[in-house]
Parts: sequence; C-alpha cells; structure tokens
Amino acid sequence: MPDAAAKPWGVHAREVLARSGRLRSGVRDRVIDLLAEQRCALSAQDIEHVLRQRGRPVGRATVYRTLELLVEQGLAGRVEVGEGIARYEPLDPGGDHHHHLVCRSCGRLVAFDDPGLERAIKRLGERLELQIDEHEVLLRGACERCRAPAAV
Amino acid sequence: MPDAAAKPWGVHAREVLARSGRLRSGVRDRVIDLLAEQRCALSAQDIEHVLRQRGRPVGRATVYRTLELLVEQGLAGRVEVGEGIARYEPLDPGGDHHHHLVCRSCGRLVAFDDPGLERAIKRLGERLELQIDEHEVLLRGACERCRAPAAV
DNA sequence: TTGGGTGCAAACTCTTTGCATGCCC
DNA sequence: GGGCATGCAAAGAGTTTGCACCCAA
Repeated sequence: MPDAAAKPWGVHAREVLARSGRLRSGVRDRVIDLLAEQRCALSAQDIEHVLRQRGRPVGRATVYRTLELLVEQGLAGRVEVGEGIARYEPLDPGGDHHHHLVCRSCGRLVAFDDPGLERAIKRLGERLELQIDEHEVLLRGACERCRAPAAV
Repeated sequence: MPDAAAKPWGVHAREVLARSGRLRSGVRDRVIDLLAEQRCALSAQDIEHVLRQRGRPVGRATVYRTLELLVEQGLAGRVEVGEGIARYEPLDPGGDHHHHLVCRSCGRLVAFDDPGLERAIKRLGERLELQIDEHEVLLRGACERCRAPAAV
C-alpha cells in the first residue's frame, strides 16, 4: 500500500521504471495511476474495464505486460486469492506489507495487518529448517459489512 | 493429512461417500487410494498422470468431478499455490490442519503446522470485526533439502 | 531514426460442461 | 432397469505470445 506521507507510490513507480531504462508511455501511466488510487488489489481485467470505462481503452496484453513489469521491479505485488485469478496491488517501498480477507458474501478483498501474525511467522521460520523469503496469509470469512448487516 | 492411528483416510472417505448415497466406482476408488498415499497435495493432472502410468487411465473430467465431490464432502482440501493450478490433499477428519511452503528451487510442497501461527490467527479474528471461517498460509522460500544442499 | 511499447488475434493451460455410453445397485 | 458414473470432445476463463504498427527519445 502506498505511503502517502512520503513519496506517492505513482511517483516512485515512474522513477524506478525510468531508472531501469524503460520508456514512459501513456498506458503505463494510466495503469500506475489506477493502481495508486486503490486501497486494495485489482485484477488485470478490472484494470482493463476501468480504463475502458474512462474512455482510455487499453489492450489486454499490454495490461498484463505492464503488471508483469511492475512485479519484476518490485513495485507491485501479485495476490492469488484462488479461483484462478491474479490480483495486483502497489507495494510499499518501505517494505510494510499486509494480508487479505476474502469475503464470502460480497467477494470484497479486505486488507489488514497484524504484528502478532508477523511475529508468529518469523518464529516459525526460526523453528523449522526452512528459509522463508515470502509469506502470504489469506483468510476467508465475512467482512465487517457482511458480518453485521443490520448495523449498517 | 490422514490420521493413520485412527481409521485410514481412504476407508473414512469411502464411508462418507456411501453414506451420502454415492455409487462406488473403480475410478473413485483409485483416486481415493492415490490421495491416501500422499503426504502432501497433488494436482488433478498429477493424478491423471500417475493413474495412467499405473495402467489405469482415467478421463480428465472424471478426476475433476471426483475431486470436486471430495471437497464438497469435506474429505479433501484444495490448496492454491498460485500459478493457476489447484492441488488437492486428504483432510484429517479430526479437524487438524497444516499449511505449506513452496520451495523456490525444487518446487516441492512441504507441509508444516505451527500452534503459534494458529493462535495468532485466532487472536487476529477476535481483534478485528471479521468472522474468519478459514485461513490459508503459504510460505515461499527454500525447503530443508535446498537450503543446505551440502549437508545432504 | 530506432528500439521499446502497443494492440489484435491466436495460442496455451487449467478447468468445466454436454452428451452418449457404461456400470453399480 | 434406472440413475449415477464415465469419457470424449468442445467450450470457457484467464493469461501469454507472435507479429506488424506506432511512438517516445
């Protein structure tokens, strides 16, 4: 998730791409801006749809290629929530990260972070003979909206 | 993972299916037996290949239908490690569960369990306004074999 | 001008579905 | 005999690739 207090993610992303020798382009700018607006992950198709709705249609292949590039450069993360679709989200350059809950009722993806969980995973890595480079926690259940529909 | 000390998973699975009014069949028996042998998850294609190698070719559709049935009945679990392929593993009737590490070098899936991790997730559910029905933890890194190749 | 970027369409992979045939009870 | 189970092939969904055209530097 972008850290608004420091440098906006979009700016950071463009800098990293420029530094890696990539040309700047309209499509990449639009994809980056769209991701920068998000609080959570979007699928490639979401991105294609939104950009089309905004009157800036983009080729599907280009969306995938741009996302691949962002992931390669460590700018975006790929989240797999199952069902065979990948979602992408901006990654905090500071290294902070979070996990997701997929709501069974509304399908919404809710982000959260939890130091206790991080600690448990760190200890686990020490306990086992494993080297853990990355971890992903996915919860399935009901989000706060769907859990207490009457309260809303 | 099957609990060998109690009733073998394969026996349990056949009983559950029979109780739910399903016909017994050769293909289902073979898929159940193959899963029962495994220490960890297999993909639908793995299953198809192994059964073909054993001289008992099975239609792809039937494999998927059988796996779907096992998941429906709570007998098997679907593990999504990304890359768009689903893997299936026998589920301990006792409710015990574990998580996985995908090895970056050899692609092996290693199962592990960790009470600390379970506790952290339980607390997390209490802390947030979320109802957590299920959780999945996926680690990526190096398994013990690939981490210390010289030691083996 | 030139090499990277883009879009279209076709290819690919994993999975699901339709339908005729086969087998269990 | 009746219905579920099976297999084949075709359909689907998401993603990747090939290739000709376009644009930024």
